[in-house]
Amino acid sequence: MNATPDFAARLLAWYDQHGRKNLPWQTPRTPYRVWLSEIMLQQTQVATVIGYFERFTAALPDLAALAAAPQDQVLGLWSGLGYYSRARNLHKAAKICLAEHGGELPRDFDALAALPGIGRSTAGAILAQAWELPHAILDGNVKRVLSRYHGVHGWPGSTATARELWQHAEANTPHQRVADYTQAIMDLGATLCVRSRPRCGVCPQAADCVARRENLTAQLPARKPPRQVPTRATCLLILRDAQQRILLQRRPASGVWAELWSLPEAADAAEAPRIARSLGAQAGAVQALPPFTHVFSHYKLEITPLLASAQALPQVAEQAGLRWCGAEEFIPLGLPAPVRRLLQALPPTPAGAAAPGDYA
DNA sequence: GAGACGTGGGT
DNA sequence: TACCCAAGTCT
Repeated sequence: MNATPDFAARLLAWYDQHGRKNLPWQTPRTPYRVWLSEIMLQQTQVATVIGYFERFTAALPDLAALAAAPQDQVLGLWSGLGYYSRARNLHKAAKICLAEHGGELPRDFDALAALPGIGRSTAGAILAQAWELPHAILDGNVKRVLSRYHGVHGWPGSTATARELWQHAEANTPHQRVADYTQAIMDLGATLCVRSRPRCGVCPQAADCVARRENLTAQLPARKPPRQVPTRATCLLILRDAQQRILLQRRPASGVWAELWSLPEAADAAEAPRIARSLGAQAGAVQALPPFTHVFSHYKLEITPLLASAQALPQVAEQAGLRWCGAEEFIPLGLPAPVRRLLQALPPTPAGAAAPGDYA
C-alpha cells in the first residue's frame, strides 16, 4: 500500500489544535476505562455513550469491581444501550482477566483479541490508547476517512474492501504518539469527515484526498446493500397485582434481549390468561393498550401491551426467572428500552378497581 | 459470507 | 415518513 508519511504528521498537528481531549474515558485514561469505552462505543455514538460511561464507572470503577459484580447489575448499567452481548462479554472477559491474567487486561494482541467481545479493531484501540503500542484500528470513522482519502470504492463491509482498508490503516499508523493518532483519526471522522456534507475546507488532509480531488465525497464510502427488514408481532403481558407490582420474566440466554428482565409474551389477548397461569398467576380482565412499533436493526416488532389485573397463585412455587416487581424495584434492572418506557408510562390502577381474588 | 444483535439521532 | 447509520463482534 502507499505509505503516506505526511498523513500522520498532518493529522497530529490538527489534533493538537482541534481534537477532543476531555472525553470522560480520556481523564484518567486507564486500560479499564479505555476498554469499557471502546466496547460501549461499538456501533454507538459518543453523545449516547457518555452518560452510560459515567454511571458505569461510578458503580464499577475498576476491573476487579466489574468481575465481582452480579450480572444483573452489569445488565442494569447497560440497560438502554443495546447490543447486550457487549455487556455479557465484558463481564465474562473481566472474570477471565482475574482468573488468567493477574487481574489486568493482557498487553498482548492475541491474548486481548481472544477475550470475548474484543475483535481486531478494539484490541488495536486498547493497545494503542492504553499503552502506546503501534496497532491500527478500523472503526466506522477510520473506514470513512480512509475510503475517501485513498479513494477506496468497495463497500467496507465486504471482506475484500475491509482487507484493503486494514492495509491502509496499518500503513498510516505511526510509531510515535500512537494513542493521540488513534484518537485523532477518529476525531477527524467524527467532526470533519462526516458522512454527509464533510467539511473538506478545513480538513488537514484535503490536499491529498482522492475523494476530494475527484468530487466523490458523497459516493464514498460505498453504501451497504439495502435489505428489506421483516415485521414481527407480539403481545407483552403486563400482569399487575393489588400492590401495583408487575410480573417480570428473564429472557432466554440466546436471542434478542438475552438474559434481560422483560414482560411475558403472548400471541394474543385470548392466550393471556393461560400464559399467566403457567407463570403462577391468575389474570383478571385483559385490556389492550395502544400498540407501537419497536425498530431493531434487522426487523420491526409490532408490540401490543396487554394490561391485566392479576394475583400470584399462592399454591404455585416461585419459579426461577420470574419476579414480582414494584415500581422502584425495576429501575436498576436490565430491561429492554421499550419495556422500560412502557412500565414508566403505565396508567395507574383506577380507584376502586378490584384485582381477582381481592374482595376487600 | 451473511445474518444476528439495540437504540437513538440525522436527513 | 422512511431510510441510513454510529468508536464491531460473533456465529
